Amino acid sequence: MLLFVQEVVAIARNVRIKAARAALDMTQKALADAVGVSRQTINAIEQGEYNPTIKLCRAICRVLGKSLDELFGEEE
Amino acid sequence: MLLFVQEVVAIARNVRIKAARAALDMTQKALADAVGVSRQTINAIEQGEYNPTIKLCRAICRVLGKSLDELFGEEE
DNA sequence: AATTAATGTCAAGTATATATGACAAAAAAT
DNA sequence: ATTTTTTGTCATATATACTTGACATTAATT
Repeated sequence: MLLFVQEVVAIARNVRIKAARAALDMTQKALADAVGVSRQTINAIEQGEYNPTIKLCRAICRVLGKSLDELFGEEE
Repeated sequence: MLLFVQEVVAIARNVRIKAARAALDMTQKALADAVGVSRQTINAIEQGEYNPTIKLCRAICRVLGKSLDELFGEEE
């Protein structure tokens, strides 16, 4: 019997961004505008659907006042 | 008179990766293999020619034993 | 000095991050 | 209870991260 192990594509949902956003009372749209991407992009990142660019990560950190390690570091 | 301000595309050359690599006596090829990308990709990142994915940044950090902030945080 | 290894760079292709528009569901405000 | 705002999600399109192969140049080895 052959088994195929499918690569798990799911990236962890990033609840840290959501929390940091909430702390500043910012909507996804507001964050999106502040960093210059579409709302869907922010949503997808929070849903863990993709794998943003370091440049975008930096912009998000700048706006949310957090470090890369805080928002995007490996989950323990 | 009309002036056009061209977007500056240059990303800072990342000498921090080069240094961390040197500290472990790793070649670009060795790092590339360890993180599963091509040698040209590592070279391009060090030359500041693009804008890697957070996933790749994390992999590089893991291999080089550095944090995201140390290798990819905003320059001062 | 000659050979080998490591790096920088180019061109052409593929995979995927991000954009835009649209709509439904959930949450918040009235 | 209704309306409005926010969020989740889909489909199609575009920009760009990353690949592969190739070659020249620089740095190490012998």
